[in-house]
Amino acid sequence: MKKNGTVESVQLNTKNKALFDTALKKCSLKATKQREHIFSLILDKRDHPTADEIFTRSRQSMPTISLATVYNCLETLVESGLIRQVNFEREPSRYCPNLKPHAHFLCKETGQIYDIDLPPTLIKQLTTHLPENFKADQIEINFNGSVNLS
Amino acid sequence: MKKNGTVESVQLNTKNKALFDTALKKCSLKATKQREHIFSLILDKRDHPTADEIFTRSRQSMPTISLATVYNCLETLVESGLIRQVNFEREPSRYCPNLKPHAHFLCKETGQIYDIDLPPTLIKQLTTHLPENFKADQIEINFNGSVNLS
DNA sequence: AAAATTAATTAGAATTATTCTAATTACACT
DNA sequence: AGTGTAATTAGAATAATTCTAATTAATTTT
Repeated sequence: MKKNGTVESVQLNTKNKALFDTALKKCSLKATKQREHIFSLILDKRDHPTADEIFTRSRQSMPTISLATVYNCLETLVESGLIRQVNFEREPSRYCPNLKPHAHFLCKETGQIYDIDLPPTLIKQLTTHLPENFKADQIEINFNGSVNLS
Repeated sequence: MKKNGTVESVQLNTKNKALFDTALKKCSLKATKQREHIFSLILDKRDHPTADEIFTRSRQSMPTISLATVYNCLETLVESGLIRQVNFEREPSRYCPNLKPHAHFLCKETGQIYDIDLPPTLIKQLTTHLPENFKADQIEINFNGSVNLS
């Protein structure tokens, strides 16, 4: 919300709009305004929000969107590779626009999630320990601990 | 169930009984027969069962046990370090008695979960990429893919 | 550009794994 | 064996997510 009470318009820049359009087209999915809106919100505030938080945020500027749509959109965005779904223990899923290979760190004190960049070589090294006939599509690396803020 | 219709007794061997007793004592938790029973089941069939599967199995030889107790026991067994909780995506939690450092692999075709042994040095190497003030208590490494059975 | 086709959105109900509640039971320590 | 405290139990409650069926909107075809 801006100072004057109007709602900040949520909009993809040209580069991200192109990314968005091509990613969806590749999966033969439609580029709807709800999907674009949610993608834009996730890019804007990269704090690993839950579906419910995204729902609340999206209603600011798109008051008619429904929670089911938020879930649907998130699913298609994940499917088309534009965002990643992050699961910690049994907590609600969170969503992340960082497409570089990286791990996540959950601070058990604050609940905050941090991206941890990892060299792709290290991640590949993990897969070398799989038996020969195992083909990994995805690796998820999650740290759990505390951050010393002093 | 044995051929003659009687139920197989579920019992810890001496070594595991000692492990069980000391682990619980260390956390000042009581060594109840439900806890022992469930620990025994998980050691016996190391197939990463869900709470519900454990509930079904435990009723074979302990018909009065309740689902809430299964959840409670699993929680205390995890807390005392006797088993690990394994979470894949939003699927029900699974439980694992392998205490060596290892990753998990979920086959998306069969739903089966495999333990993947990893050298402790490699796991430690991951933690070197954390910022200095980050202290990791746990690392979870989950692969997702398919197993070529041919 | 309008019509037709197909997929996406919507509100609300349904589902499901898990947790909570309050009463009963059973450890473990003297 | 008795006592205090923790654990078990059945069932209700919760919460994230998925489903359903009707409406709406994006794309394709005319």
